[in-house]
Amino acid sequence: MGRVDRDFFLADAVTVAGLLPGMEIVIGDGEKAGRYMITETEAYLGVDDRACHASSGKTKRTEPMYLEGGHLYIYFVYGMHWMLNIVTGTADDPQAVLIRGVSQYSGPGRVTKGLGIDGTFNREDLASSGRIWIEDTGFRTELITGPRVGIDYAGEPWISKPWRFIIRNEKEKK
DNA sequence: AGCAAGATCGGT
DNA sequence: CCGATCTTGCTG
Repeated sequence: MGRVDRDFFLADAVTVAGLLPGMEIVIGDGEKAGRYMITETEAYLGVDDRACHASSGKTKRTEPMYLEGGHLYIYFVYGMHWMLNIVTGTADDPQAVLIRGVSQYSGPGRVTKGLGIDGTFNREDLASSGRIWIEDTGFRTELITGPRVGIDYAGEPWISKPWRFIIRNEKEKK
């Protein structure tokens, strides 16, 4: 209960992605300060996972994924959307969990827009940051799993891995 | 230096 | 289904 510490993020991405739904992202200060319950996540499992950016090696963009679990990996896609990812596992083991939805916002691009998250949050540490962290309120509910979205380029078997996790009640949302 | 594609979204 | 919009990473 309460603020989640470093240990939680040291597990692998699939484990963390399955535990995050129901927990809350807390924005400490600023215009968007508040609590947002996570409703949807996806796991990206490291160098072997062709859908994971780290599968093509360490680059300037993917470098934050090589930090210790608990740091944020933020990147910009399609010329307009910031993606919010939480790094998991130990240092130099590039895995991450994409936050695809919170209670008020569905879709990874809308989440960052809604919470005011941009490139300035890249590499932020959820275990020590004063402006963003995760809290476990004890809420637990049934999850729906399914294949990840928008990764057709990855090919099998990655394309079929059931590494998307959604709170059941949120399924009908788009 | 140039180019193709992207962990998306909203409108048609 | 298509266009917006721009960074990244690969090719040459």
